[in-house]
Amino acid sequence: MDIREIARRAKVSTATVSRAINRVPTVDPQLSKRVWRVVEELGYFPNTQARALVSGRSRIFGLIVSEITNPFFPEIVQTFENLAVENNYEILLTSTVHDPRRMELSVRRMIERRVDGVAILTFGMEESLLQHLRFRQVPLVFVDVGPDTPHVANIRIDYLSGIRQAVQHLAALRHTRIAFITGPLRLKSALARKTAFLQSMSEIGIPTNLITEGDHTMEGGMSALTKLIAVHGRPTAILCSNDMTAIGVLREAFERDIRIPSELSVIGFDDIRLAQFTTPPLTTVQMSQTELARLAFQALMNEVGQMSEDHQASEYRLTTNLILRRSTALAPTTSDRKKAPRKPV
Amino acid sequence: MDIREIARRAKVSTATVSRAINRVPTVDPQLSKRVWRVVEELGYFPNTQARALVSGRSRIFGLIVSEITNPFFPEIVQTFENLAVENNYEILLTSTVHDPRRMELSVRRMIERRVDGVAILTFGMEESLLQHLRFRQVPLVFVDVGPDTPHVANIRIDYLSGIRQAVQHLAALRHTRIAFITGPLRLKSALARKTAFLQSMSEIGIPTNLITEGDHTMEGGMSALTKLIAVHGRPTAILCSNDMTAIGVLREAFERDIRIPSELSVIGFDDIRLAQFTTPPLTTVQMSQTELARLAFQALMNEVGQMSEDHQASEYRLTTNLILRRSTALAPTTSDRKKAPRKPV
DNA sequence: ATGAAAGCGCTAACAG
DNA sequence: CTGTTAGCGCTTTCAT
Repeated sequence: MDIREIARRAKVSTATVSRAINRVPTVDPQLSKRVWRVVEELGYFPNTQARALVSGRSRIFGLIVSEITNPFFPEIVQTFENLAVENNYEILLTSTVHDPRRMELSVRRMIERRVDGVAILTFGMEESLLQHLRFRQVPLVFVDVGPDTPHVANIRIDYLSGIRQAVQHLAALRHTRIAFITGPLRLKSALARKTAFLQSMSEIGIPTNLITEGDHTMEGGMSALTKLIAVHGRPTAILCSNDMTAIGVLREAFERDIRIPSELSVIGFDDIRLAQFTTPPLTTVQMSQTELARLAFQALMNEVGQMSEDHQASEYRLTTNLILRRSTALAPTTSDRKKAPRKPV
Repeated sequence: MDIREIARRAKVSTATVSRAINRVPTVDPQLSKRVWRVVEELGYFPNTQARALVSGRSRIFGLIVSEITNPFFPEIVQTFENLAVENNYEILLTSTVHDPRRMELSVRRMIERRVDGVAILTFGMEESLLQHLRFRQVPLVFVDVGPDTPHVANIRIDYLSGIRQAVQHLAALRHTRIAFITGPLRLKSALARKTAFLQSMSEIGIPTNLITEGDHTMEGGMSALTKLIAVHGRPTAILCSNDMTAIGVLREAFERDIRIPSELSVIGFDDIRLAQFTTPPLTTVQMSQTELARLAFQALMNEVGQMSEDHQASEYRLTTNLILRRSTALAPTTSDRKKAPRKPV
C-alpha cells in the first residue's frame, strides 16, 4: 500500500495525494476530502524513509547520553520524547557507556540515519569524534562544554546559584564543619561544582578543608564518607557533587549508625527523581532535567529553522536551585551525640 | 557525498561500491581495497534511508514502554540498545505515558518509520491499537499478555518461583503475620503476583488475610502500610508486588519509627537497580530486566529471520528468583518491640 | 488547482 | 567479477 494506490482509489494523481496529506492549502477541499477518506479507510501511513530521502530532512534528532541507566537521564529522555512527538520528530537515542568505540559508533549511527541535529548530553566527549558531524554541518547542542562554532549551541549551567543557596542554608542551620565530596575532577561539570562550593564558603568566611574526591557513584559516596571521618573526624554537614554520592553517604551513615539529619546533614546535587524516595528524602540542588531537555530540544529546533543563515553560536542558560527536603537539620550540639544508639538487624 | 562520488573517485561502478561496502565476497580484493580507501578518506557513510527504501528493511526495532522514567525500564532500554548496536539495528523508543492518544501515536510512529519488529513492554495495551501492526505482519513480542497469533512471540514470566522463595524465606525466619501489598489488579502481571503469593502461602499452610491493594508507586506503598496497620495491626513481614511499593513501605516505616528489618521485614519485586540503593538494601524477587530485554530482542531477531515461513507463535520463559539483601530478618519476638525508640529530627 | 515526470541514494537483477 | 539500469515511495518542479 503506497501513495499510488491511494491516488488510484481517490482518482487523483500522486502529487495531489502528497499535497493533501501535507495539507498544502491550494488543494481543492473536495479532492482533499476524497484523499483523506481513502487514507483513513486503508489505514495508510506515509513512508518516512522515502520522505526523508527526497526532502533531505529525516525529522530525527540524535540524543547522546552516557548511560540510560544513569538516573540523571530518564527524565531527560522522556521530556525530549514528548517534545519530539509534538513536533513530529523522532529521537535516535545512543549511549556511549563511557566506551570510546561506542562514542564513535554513536556518531556513525547519527550520520547514517541522517539526523537533523544532535544533542550531546554526555558530560565529556572526545572532540575529535564530532568532526564528522561538524563537517556535515549537523546542528549540535552541548551542555557545559561546547566549542564556539556556528551551528553549535551551548547550554551553560549556573552551578553557583544553587550551591550558594545550599551552603547558606547549612550555615543558617549553624553548621561550620561542612564537607564537600567532589565528582571525578576531570569532568568540567564536577570541577565547576567544587569551585562553586569553594567560592560560596569563602563568601561567608567559613574555612574549607573538608574536601574529598568521589566519583559520582553511590559506592564513591560511601567510601568518601568513610575517608572523611577517618581523616578529619565527622563533619556535621556534607554537600555532595551529585545525588548518587549523597545516597552513598546516606547508606554509609546508616551502616555506621549515624542518624540523618539529626547527627549529619546531607545535601545532594541534580535532584534526580530518586532523591524524593530516599530515607529521609534528600535535600538537594536542583538542576532541572526537564528544563535541560527542553532547552536542548529548543536549541536544535532553532538551528534547523535557520540552517541556511550563518549565525553565531547561541547560548542558553540553566540555573540551579536548592530544594529543601528532609536530610538537613540544625547542627547537632555536643549533647545530641550518641543519645540513642541504633542497632539494625 | 554519495555512492556515485565514491564510485567516481575509486573508478568503479556504484554497484561495485555497494558490493564492497556490503562485503559481498565475490568482489575483487583489489577493487574492494580501492573503494574502502576512498570511503575512509572522505568519511563516507551510506544513507540508511535509501537503503531501507530499496531493501524494504529499515533495521529499526520499535520498543514501546509505559514510561522511561519508570525505574523498571532504563536497564531494559540499555540492554536492548547494546544488542541493537551489535546487530546493526537502531531502536525506536516510544512511551505511552498511560495515555491512549500516545499509544495510538506510538503505533503510528512505528509504522511510519517502517520498523522491522516491535517489542511491547508496557504491561497493558489496547489490543485494538495493534491492529495496524498485525495487519502489516510486523513481528511483535509481548510480555505476559500476548495473543497466540503468527508473528507474535510471548515472554511468559514465572512469577511463582520467586514469590514462593520469598514466602518460604519469610517463613523460615519464623514470620507468620505476612502481609502482601498488591499492584493495580487490572494488570495481569499484578494479579499473577498476588495469585502466586496466595498459592505460596497456602502451600505452607499459613493463613493469609493481610492483603491490601497498592498501585505500584511509592505513595501507594506508603498508604498501603498505613492502612494495613490501621486495619490489621502491624504485620511482621510484608511482601510487595513491586520494588517501588516496597520503597514506599520503607519510607513510611521510617516516618513511623519502625525499624527495618528488626521490627519489620520487607521484600520487593522486580529488583530494579534502585533496590540496591535503599536503606537498608532491599531483599527482592528478581525479574531480570537484562534477561527480559535479551529475550525480547532475540524473539524479534528470530521473527525477522523467518519472516517468510509461517510458523507458530513462539513462547519464551523468564523465571524469577529471590535476591537476599538486608531488609529481612528473624521475626521480632514480643520483647524486641519498642526497645530503642528512635526519634529522628 | 492538478498532473506528468524527474530524481533523492541506494540495491539487485540482468548482461556482459 | 563488474557495470548498466530499473526501481524503492515519496516530493517537487514544470506544464497545463
